[in-house]
This record gives sequence, structure tokens and C-alpha cells, in this order.
Amino acid sequence: MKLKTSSPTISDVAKKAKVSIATVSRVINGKTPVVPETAERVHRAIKELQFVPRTAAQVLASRKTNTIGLILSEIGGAFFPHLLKGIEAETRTSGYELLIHSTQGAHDNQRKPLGEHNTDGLLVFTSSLSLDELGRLHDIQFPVVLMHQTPPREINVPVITIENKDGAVMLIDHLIEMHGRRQIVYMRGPEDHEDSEWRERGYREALEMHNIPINPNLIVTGGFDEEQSFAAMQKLIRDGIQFDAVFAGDDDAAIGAYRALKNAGRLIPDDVAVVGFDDVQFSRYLSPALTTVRAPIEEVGREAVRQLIRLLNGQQAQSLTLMRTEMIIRESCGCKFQEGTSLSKNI
Amino acid sequence: MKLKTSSPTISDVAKKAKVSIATVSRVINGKTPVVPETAERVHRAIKELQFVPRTAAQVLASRKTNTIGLILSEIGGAFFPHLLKGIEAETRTSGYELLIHSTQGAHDNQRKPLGEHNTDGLLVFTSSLSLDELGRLHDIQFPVVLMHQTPPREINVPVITIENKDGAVMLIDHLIEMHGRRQIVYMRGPEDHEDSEWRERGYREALEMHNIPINPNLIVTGGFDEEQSFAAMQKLIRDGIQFDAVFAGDDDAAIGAYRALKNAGRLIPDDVAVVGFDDVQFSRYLSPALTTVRAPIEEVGREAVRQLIRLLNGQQAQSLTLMRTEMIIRESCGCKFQEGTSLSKNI
DNA sequence: CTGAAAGCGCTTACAG
DNA sequence: CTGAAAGCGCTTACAG
Repeated sequence: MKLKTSSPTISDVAKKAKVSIATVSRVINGKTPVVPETAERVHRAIKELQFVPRTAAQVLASRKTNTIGLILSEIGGAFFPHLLKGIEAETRTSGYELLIHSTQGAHDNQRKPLGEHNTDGLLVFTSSLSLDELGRLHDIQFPVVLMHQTPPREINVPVITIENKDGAVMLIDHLIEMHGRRQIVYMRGPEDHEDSEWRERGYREALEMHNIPINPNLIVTGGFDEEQSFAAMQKLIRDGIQFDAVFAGDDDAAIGAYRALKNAGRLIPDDVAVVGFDDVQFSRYLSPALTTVRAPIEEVGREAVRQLIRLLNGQQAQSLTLMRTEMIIRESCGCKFQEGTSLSKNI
Repeated sequence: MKLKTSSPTISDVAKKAKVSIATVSRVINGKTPVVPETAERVHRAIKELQFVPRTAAQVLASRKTNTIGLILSEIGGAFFPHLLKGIEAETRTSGYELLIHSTQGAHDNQRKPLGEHNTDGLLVFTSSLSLDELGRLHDIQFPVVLMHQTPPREINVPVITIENKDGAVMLIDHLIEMHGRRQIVYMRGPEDHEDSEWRERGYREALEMHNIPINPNLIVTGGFDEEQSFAAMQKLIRDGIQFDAVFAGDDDAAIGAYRALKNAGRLIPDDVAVVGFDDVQFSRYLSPALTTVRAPIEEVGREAVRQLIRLLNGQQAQSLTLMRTEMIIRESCGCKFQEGTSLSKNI
């Protein structure tokens, strides 16, 4: 005796349409041809019973989850919405579902929130997955695409990332050549953050090209974070270190730098030029509007999904996709624009 | 003969640990007592085989997905990251997974990306779910919590929302009483957006309280969107409508208003005061810093998850949770602050 | 505390 | 084009 409390199953539909469950399954999946009249009966039965196939049963039987997992360390930060927007859009148009998990810094190797047990493939942003887990997934040939992180050489996993070094070089060149700055602070991102390392490399190379010696006092840690960068900038000022420009590492850190500089009564850009990296939403609205490098973050997300789907389809994926960056000149570097146009020129 | 290419299953573990699959299941779930030595053997087998239980099989057998679904209309907008951050955090600490789907405005009633077939309960932001679908879920008693949307009376579903009207009244009162503004524009949000309707009600009531007649020319549509609000504000200016203040509807719309006003050479706040709603991340960084109402968006997300989990546990949920809003006075209303402190005072 | 077995609700060769 | 049946990999009464 069937309880009427639970949702209808495929057998209920089959009974009502007077066909086998195999036929119901076929009209739902639409891959195998079914006689139109029969299909019509099935459709009616589905509608009347308000039948929705249980995903778990489909997944178990078909061994396809139709779901992509996204693992990142934290949801906060102005960077994240751009990334998610691209990923979500591309995932949706591809007909996949999106499962999101934020590790919040803690790699707990015990529970595996996202993996081969509940997704068809994984998108991983920076170092949000332990190397052990990454290695394990690689061993079982589970599809994974990395964003803004290069795997160890023995792990061949596609990577999508951006031209960090070139971007940094453009910024530093501009500060030196156009605005005559020579004492430029670099604010590092979090430990072991690849973006940060490449940006620092660009910073160093650009200084060397202009025969400006690297001053270790000018390299501090801003953590790609407003608060941390605020504190770091305050300390720099308190310590009496001389500088005439700041490469904040990213735009979030630039905000912290702005705040510390303004609190100390330093004028931006007259006393200190400030540049960021990423060109997140708020950057153009800062006062002064932030000169930065535009990272095609949304496109990184889209491309990561595309490559992952290639993998899911058994196709070759591109092992490295390096996206171009572009300098966006606004006012914080010292360039002048007419009042009234500043808000609109880069939109 | 078992193929070695596929991942290990619970039977592989059972075999290796020399127990039944039932016992393996029990040590994994930890609910039923198991003799320590046996459990130890099972744990070792799991580790050696790198066994991860297939979620689909667990879900199918246990009839619990352990997953919460989030449906919203769009990922963009400065509002969204705050909401997601709260939802994600609370979901994670509760041990649930989070499945996200954005409808992008299109209600396709055919495919049901999120529902009873793949989640234990649903979080719905504004009108991203059709009333039909909402009714269907309610009929089958599927747990749903609404955010920023009141359901039809016959559908009793918990709602989390904010004090929109009070917030709007505070803003308008402030503009009138502190800054002597009387020709205040209100920029509506999208069609049928409940937040927008309540804010408009607050706007109207506050004007009436001060015996200022409502001027229909001053009520336009900004769509809670930068571009749309930019266009609306431009049209207002082009049409020669007189006004000395703008209540932008939300902070995204305030940006559009800023841009249009600056392009037209109107000074904010001297010529036109501007106020927003939400207090999203960038609001304090605008120039001039935006006076707005702080909506506890992240907390709305957290509370929605909490209420949903009550439902999942068979407990009563609160049918309406109304969150307090708070006015954040910065500079765009006409209040003066010393240069150098403006960026930090509301952090 | 443990095992045998039924069952969760689908998909998919296989045969016709 | 369609059906009977095996199987996907777990959980959970039931019995002991």
C-alpha cells in the first residue's frame, strides 16, 4: 500500500500513463525516441501528479551528478562577486548546477564537502584545496580546474589565471615615468598567494628597469584586505618611512591605504600616489578615483567553467589560460581629469 | 569481477575490514554504537581505499539531501555579496551544503533547478520564484523561507525582511528637517519589488507629515540599478524638473544619480542632496560619502538559514522577522565632516 | 553490538 | 518503439 504523503515517483507516473517506468524515464530524458501519443500521455501524467524526478536516484543510476562544485577560501572581498557572476552564468547556460563551498581558511581534510561524491568536476580558487586533496583527485582522474593557482609540476590540471606581472609593470612604469615617483611601497597579499608573488615580481622588475634600487622597508604586507592594509600603512607612516607612492597589491588593500593616508593628512595623489589591482566595482567611485589594473575576473570564471566542461566531455582542456590585463588610469596616480567626468569615463 | 577503474564503494570497505556494509555505514554515520576495535578496522580500510561515500546513494537511502537551495534573480548588484556571505556562513556552520541558482529574471516553469528533488529546503530572495511554484511547494509542505518578499495570505511561509518604511522615513525627515529640502525625488525599484513599495510608502508619509504635497513628477523609476537610474536622472534634468534632493531607492541607484548629477554640473550635496538605501560596501567610499540606511543584509541571510533549519528540524519557525534599519549619516545629505575623517567614521 | 535483506527511485543494456 | 529486470551505492528496521 503506497502512502499518499510522499511525493509521487516514476512508478506512479507509469501507472497513470499505463506504460512502463522505462518509458517514463525515456520521455523525461528525451534521448530515446518514443511514440508521440505515448509521450503525450506520460507528459499529462507528470503534470497531473506534479512529478519531479528525484535527483539522487537519477544521479545514482546514471552516475552523473550534473553539478559543478566551486571551492574558495572566502566569500568576502570585492573580488568574489565578479568571479561568481561569471561562473554562475556559464554554469547555468551549460545546464549544470552549482554547489558552493567556502573553506574560510580552514582545510579540514576529514570532511570532504565537495568532491567526486557529489559533483562531476571542481573549480578551485587559489589555495582553497589542500595539496593532498588535489593530488588525490588527480590520482582518481577527477576533473578539476584551478583559478589563480599553479599546481605542482607533477599534477597536470588546467589553470586559468591573469597577467599579474605585466599588470604590475604597467602600473609601476606609469608611476615612475609619468609622475616621477621613485619611493614606491608594495603591499603584499596573503602568504603564498600566487597573484601577490607575480605582482611583486613585476614591481621589482619595473624598478630595476629604471635603476631604482629595491628598498626592503617599502615592501610590507597588506593581505589583499582593507583592515590589514590600513594597519600596515599606519605603521609605515608611524615609523617615518619615506615614500611617494603605494602599489596596494589589490583594490581592497587600496581602500585601507586611502584611509590611513587620509587619517594622516597625506593628500592623494599629491603627497602619495596610490594604485591598486583588479578594478573591482567600487574602484572608480573612490575619491580620488583609483588607478588600477583591470583583471578580467568574470571572464576567468566563465573560462574556468568552459575548460571544466571540456574535461567533463572527455575533451582536452587547455593546460594554461593566461588572461590579459589592462591598466585603467584614473586619478589616484596623479593624472588629472576634469571634474564632472571622473565618474563616467571608465564605465 | 569488480572493475578497478571506478571508485571504491562501501562493499570494498566492508570486505577489507571484514565486516558487513551495515557496520561500515554505522561507523561512517556515528549514530549507532560500534565496538572500538571494529570501528578502527573500518576507519583504516576507509583511509587505505580513500573511500568517500557517494552522496546520491546516501540521499536516496536516507531521504535527506543535507543541502539548502538558494534561489535569487541575479548575482550582480552590490547587495548580493552581503546576502550570500551571511547565508553561506550560517549554512556551513550548520553542516549543510549550499546550492545556488540565479533565475536571471526568467521564470522557466518547466525545468526546476532547485526544489524537493535535490534540496531539503529553499531560501528564496524576492520574487525569484513564481507564485505557482511557491504554491506547489507549500502544498507538498516543502520547507521554504522567503527573504524580502511577503507571500500571498493563503501561503504561510516564514519571511525575513527589513524595516523599509522606517528607514525611508528617517532619510526623508533628515533631508527636510536638517537640510531644508522640499523637492525630493524618489527613484523606484523594479516593478512589484516589495522593498521599493515600502520605501515609497515611507517617502510619502514623511512628506505628508511635513505638509509637503506629493509631486508625481518627482517619482521616477531607477530600478535599483546604476544604469537605469542614471538614465532616469538624466531625463529629469533634461526635462527641467526642479528638485533639491534625491532619495535614490537603493545605493546602486545612488551611483547612477551621482553620475548624472555630476555630468550635469550639479554639486552634491549643495545643489542636490542624495541619499541611498542598504549601505553596501562602496557607499562610504563614494565622493561625497553616501548618506544611506543600513540594512542588515548579512544578518537577513543568516536568520533566513536559521529559520529554514528550524523548519527542517520540524520546529515552528517565526512567520515574520522584521530587521531594524539604521540611518548612516555621511556627506551626501549635506552634513559636514572634517576632511580626513570621512572615510573612517562609519567603519 | 552486528548482519542479512529490503528498499530508496531512478537508468540502461538486453531482448523483442 | 517498449518492457522486464538488473543495478547504481547506500540506510535502516528487523532479528539475533
